[in-house]
Amino acid sequence: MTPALRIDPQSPVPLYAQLEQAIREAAISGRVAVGGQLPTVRQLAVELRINANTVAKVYADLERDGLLETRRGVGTFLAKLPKPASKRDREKRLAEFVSATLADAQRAGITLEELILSLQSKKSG
Amino acid sequence: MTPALRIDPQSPVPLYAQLEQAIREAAISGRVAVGGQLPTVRQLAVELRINANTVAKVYADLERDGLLETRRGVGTFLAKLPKPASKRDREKRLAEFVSATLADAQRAGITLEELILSLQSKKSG
DNA sequence: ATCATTGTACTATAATATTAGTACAATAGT
DNA sequence: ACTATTGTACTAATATTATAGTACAATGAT
Repeated sequence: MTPALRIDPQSPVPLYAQLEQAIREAAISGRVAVGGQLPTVRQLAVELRINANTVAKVYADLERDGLLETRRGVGTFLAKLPKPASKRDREKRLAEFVSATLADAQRAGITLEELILSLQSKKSG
Repeated sequence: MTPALRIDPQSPVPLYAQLEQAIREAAISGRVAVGGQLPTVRQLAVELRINANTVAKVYADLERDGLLETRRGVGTFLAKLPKPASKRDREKRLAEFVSATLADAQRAGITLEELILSLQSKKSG
């Protein structure tokens, strides 16, 4: 049932950057199949409550990148799988994720200890 | 040697947001001790090759947040980390936080294993 | 041929982010 | 008192991001 692409209007990260990342992740995770259709520009704009121009620009960027293929009057489709992230990229992404998580935790007043314990409990049971 | 705060001018993430996160991260990791001094506004601006206004605004934001304390003519220092709330609130917040983190991790293609290991490495070193 | 749907292109406007530059206020050291 | 250093407060200008609205071009179906 392919959960919708999601962006956070509160984030300082520009909407176009969030959407671009979300689409890449959807492609990687297989939530959108190769050859599969993405929401139309207007559909997605309504759904995400952002401007159609913003969606269109993201689609254009990703097509320039080769990830998407657009057929006028028809729609936008996933052209290929993004090249699997290299080990280095994965590590970088993990590091960034952990950094962000730690910052968030600090803001929420959650200690590293607590966080680790809670995550470990998710692992076992 | 306290590695410098780092930001990426190429990233779509606004500089102020990157810097804010970098400082939070430095505080959490202990690279800046509680009570320790941060670089001066002008120093950091030169070092990161960004405008002093941008640094000043970040410092001001973080002071409003209670993370930093500024003494005019002296410098900016890491204040005490905010005090935790009640146990019940903490537990609820932790549960919500973990839930959100797991969702984010999955979206980013990060496994629970990886996340736990990485967090544990932050604890020791 | 007509029509609805799709991506695309364009103008205009506003909000946000960033920079440059100047000046002022508080503090510490001399 | 003087001076250097610090954070702070402005103005002004530019770039980036996002919106609203309109129009056009290509496609597929009727």
